[in-house]
Amino acid sequence: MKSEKISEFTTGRLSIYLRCLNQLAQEGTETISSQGLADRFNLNSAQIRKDLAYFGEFGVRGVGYDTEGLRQHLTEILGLNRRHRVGIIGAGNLGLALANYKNWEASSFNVVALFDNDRARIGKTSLTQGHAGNNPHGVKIYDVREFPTLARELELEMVALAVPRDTAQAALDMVIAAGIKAVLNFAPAQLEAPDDVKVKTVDLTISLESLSYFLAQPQSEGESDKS
Amino acid sequence: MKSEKISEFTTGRLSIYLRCLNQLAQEGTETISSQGLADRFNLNSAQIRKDLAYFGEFGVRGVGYDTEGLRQHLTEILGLNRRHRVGIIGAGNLGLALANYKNWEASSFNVVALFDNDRARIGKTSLTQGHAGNNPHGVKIYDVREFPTLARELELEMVALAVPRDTAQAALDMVIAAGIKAVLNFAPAQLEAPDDVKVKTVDLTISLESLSYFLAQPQSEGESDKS
DNA sequence: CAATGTGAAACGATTCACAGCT
DNA sequence: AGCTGTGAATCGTTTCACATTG
Repeated sequence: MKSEKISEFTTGRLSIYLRCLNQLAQEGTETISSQGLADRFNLNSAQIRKDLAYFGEFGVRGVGYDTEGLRQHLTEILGLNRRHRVGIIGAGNLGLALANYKNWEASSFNVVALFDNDRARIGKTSLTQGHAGNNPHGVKIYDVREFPTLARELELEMVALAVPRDTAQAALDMVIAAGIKAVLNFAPAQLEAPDDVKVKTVDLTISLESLSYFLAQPQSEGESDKS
Repeated sequence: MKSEKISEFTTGRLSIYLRCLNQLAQEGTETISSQGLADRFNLNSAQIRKDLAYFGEFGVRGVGYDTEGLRQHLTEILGLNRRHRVGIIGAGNLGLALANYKNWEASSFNVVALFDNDRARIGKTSLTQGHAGNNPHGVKIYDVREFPTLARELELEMVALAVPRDTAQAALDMVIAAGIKAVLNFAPAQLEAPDDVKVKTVDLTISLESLSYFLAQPQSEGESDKS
C-alpha cells in the first residue's frame, strides 16, 4: 500500500474488476487469481496486482484473491457502498434517455431530478415526456432556475450535463456555484472547471470521428476495444 | 511526416483541433498558431505541432497555420469528407435518443436504420416511438433478423450498439459477420472482436464510478476535464 | 509450489528547447 | 522576429522477472 496519486487508468480498471467480481460472486466462485482475472479482459496480470496493491494487500500468496472480500474492498474504494443522488440538466432526448435508463436501480446512483429551461417540458416527468422505459415512477422535470435551491434540498452530489454545446459552460458554472463537485458532461466541448471539481466528458463526436479515422486508414490494422 | 502508428490520443486531439478550426473559420480568422490553439484547451503547443507533423507539414514558419487549409486537411485525415451511414442496434431509450439526436445533420454521419427484436417496436420509426426530437423524418425500426441483409442494402459502415449487456457480444458477432468494421458500443462490457474491426466502447458505468471515486477521496484534489 | 507484491526495465506519451525557415 | 518541426529529456504507464510467502 502506497499513497501515491492514483491515475484514472487505474480507477477505470478497478470498475472493470469490480464488474467481473460481481459476476464471479454470483456464480459462486470463491477465489480468483490475478491471472484468472487478466484472462477475462486482455490484460496483464501484473497490472491487476499493481492496481490492487495501491490500496492494500488483498491477496493470499499461492492462492489468489477472495472473490467476495475483494468485491467489498473495491466497492468501498470506489465509493459505491452508498447511493449517490444525481441530477440531470437538459430534458431533451439524451437527458430523458438517461433518466429512464433501467440500470440505475441496480447501480449505486439515483436520478432524482431533471432540469430544463423549456416551458413545455417543465412540470412533466421523464415518463410523460419520453418513451416510458423501465423507470416505474418517472423523474420530475424542474425549471433550471430552481437548480441552485433544489440542488441543496435534494442533496445532489453529481450532475449529468445533457445540454447543447453553446450553453454547456454556463450550465456548468451554475452547477459549480451550487457546490457540486462531480459532473458528467455530454456536450461536445472542453469545459473549464476549478481543480476541486471533477468534470468527466463523454464526447460522442470524438468517438465517432476516431472510428471514421480507422475506416479511412488504407490497411485497416487496428486494435479492438481497449475501451 | 513520419509513418509511425498514430495513437488514439492523437486522433482524439485531431477531432478537438478540427472542432476549433471550424469555429475559427466561421469567425473569419485566417491564421492560427499552435500556441493560439493550445490556449483554447489547456494543451502544450509542442503537442499540437507534433500531432499535426505526423501527417504533413501544414504550417508556415513565422506565421502559423492557415485556418481553412488545416481544416480541410484534418477533415480529410479523419475521413470526414464523405458521409458515413450508421445503423443502431437496440431501439430502447438510448437507441432512440441517438437516432433523434439533432446534431447528426451537421455532422458527417447519417443514422439510416434502427434494429430491434421487440415486436412492439418493429415497423415504427424513431419519431412514433420516442420523443420527437429534431429529426424531421424519423428512422425506421427493422427486425434485427433483417440486419445481415439490410446492412448490405443500406451500405452501413458503422453500427452503434445500444443493447443490454448480456446480448451485446452476440449482437457484435452478428454485426462483424455482416462485414461492419467500426462499432460504437454502449453496453457496459468488454467485447471481443478481431483486429480488423474497431470497437469503441462508451461505458457510462466506468465514467460514473470514476466520479464516485473522486468524491470518495478525502482531500478532493483532482484534475478537471482531460476529456 | 503456486500466486502475490514489487523493484527494475521497457515502452509510450508529453514537454522542453532549439535549429531552421519565411 | 516569430513560429514551425523535431531531437532529446522527462514523465507516466505497463510489463518483466523474481524474491517472498502461505
